[in-house]
Amino acid sequence: MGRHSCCYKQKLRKGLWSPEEDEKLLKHITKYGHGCWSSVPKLAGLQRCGKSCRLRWINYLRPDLKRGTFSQQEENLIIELHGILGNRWSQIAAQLPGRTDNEIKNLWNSCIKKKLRQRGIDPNTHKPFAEIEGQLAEIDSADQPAAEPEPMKHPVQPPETGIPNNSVRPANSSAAGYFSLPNLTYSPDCGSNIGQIQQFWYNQSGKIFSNNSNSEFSFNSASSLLPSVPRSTVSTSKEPKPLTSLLMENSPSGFYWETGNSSNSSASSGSNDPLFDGSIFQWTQLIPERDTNVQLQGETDDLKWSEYLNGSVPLSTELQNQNPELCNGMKAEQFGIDGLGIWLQNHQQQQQQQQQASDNYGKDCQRDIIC
DNA sequence: AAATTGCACAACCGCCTGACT
DNA sequence: GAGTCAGGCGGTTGTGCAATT
Repeated sequence: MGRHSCCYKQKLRKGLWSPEEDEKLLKHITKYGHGCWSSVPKLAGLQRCGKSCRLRWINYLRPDLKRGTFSQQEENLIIELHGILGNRWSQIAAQLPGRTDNEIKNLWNSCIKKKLRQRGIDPNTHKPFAEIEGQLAEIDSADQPAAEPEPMKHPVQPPETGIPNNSVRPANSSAAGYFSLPNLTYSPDCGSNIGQIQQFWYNQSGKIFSNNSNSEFSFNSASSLLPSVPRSTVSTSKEPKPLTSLLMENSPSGFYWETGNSSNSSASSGSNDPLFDGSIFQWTQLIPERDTNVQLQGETDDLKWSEYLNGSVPLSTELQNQNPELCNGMKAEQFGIDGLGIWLQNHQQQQQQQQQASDNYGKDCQRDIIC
């Protein structure tokens, strides 16, 4: 496996591609397209297997590739998407036009992972190490086997979906059901949440909505934001698809996104799931208390999400810039049921408001100090 | 100057899935 | 249904280069 049968039939070159090989492949595909990859090397006069040609084209020769280093905005977007999608590099790459899954994967493994660890954040779970340790301590004190870590500290459990557990894969298997969005939406600035803490809410039916925007989005399994998406369903697609369409296309029954006014979002609280007791969870309840305190105290803290999600460009603006296919080009009605798109838009609004609040709070702090 | 180390990137490997026979 | 092939994905390894010792 791995290497196709063609690779064994003849002596094929391996290793780095020479400029001559690149030129041959580029010329061939530019002129004829790739068609069947297995026939490309023969037609292009290359001693490579089709798989190798495909990879070289996708990762290096494709004309629409964006070369160069990743911008901070791109990094932030990758972190956010990784929190949602996990190691689904191809899906993450689909949201970053001009970037390949390989490129993103390399960036993650070589750079972003390290940055997150330096900031005390587990790159697998997107969760502060301190909290993970706390959970482990709880487990130890409860004399639980270490092999079965408590999936969540916060009272957010996936509502009953009727979908077998094994059909819904958490974005991060190691997260064991931890829902990373709270971290992702964690207020980036000192004190910015004061006065408008409830930026996002989560309720028992899996709805998330913002109280400063008129939208919400829903899913029926909080611990697994995405439904299990058969890889083939995605990977065999001829065209790279925006995440949003994948979400819609691959939603199992009962998995839905919807829009609506947050004022009536409580209608979604009709679930009888005893786990949730008909209540709405305040979004900040999902945020580690420690971080909240730090935030309120305005202390410098390496664990603050703001320092890696420094948000110089709000996410959805970025997304719109990066992927007009996702934002601008999307039909209104499609976007209307596209919860992620809405969430991204809300995220932008939220960041702007938080920035404003942060500025105001900073001024207040200064005034207090002076007083 | 030579050896070592660390990093970023490119490429390969192993596996999965769908299409086809 | 079983076998084969091709396309695709994620994990891992290899390579080249710069910085450091």
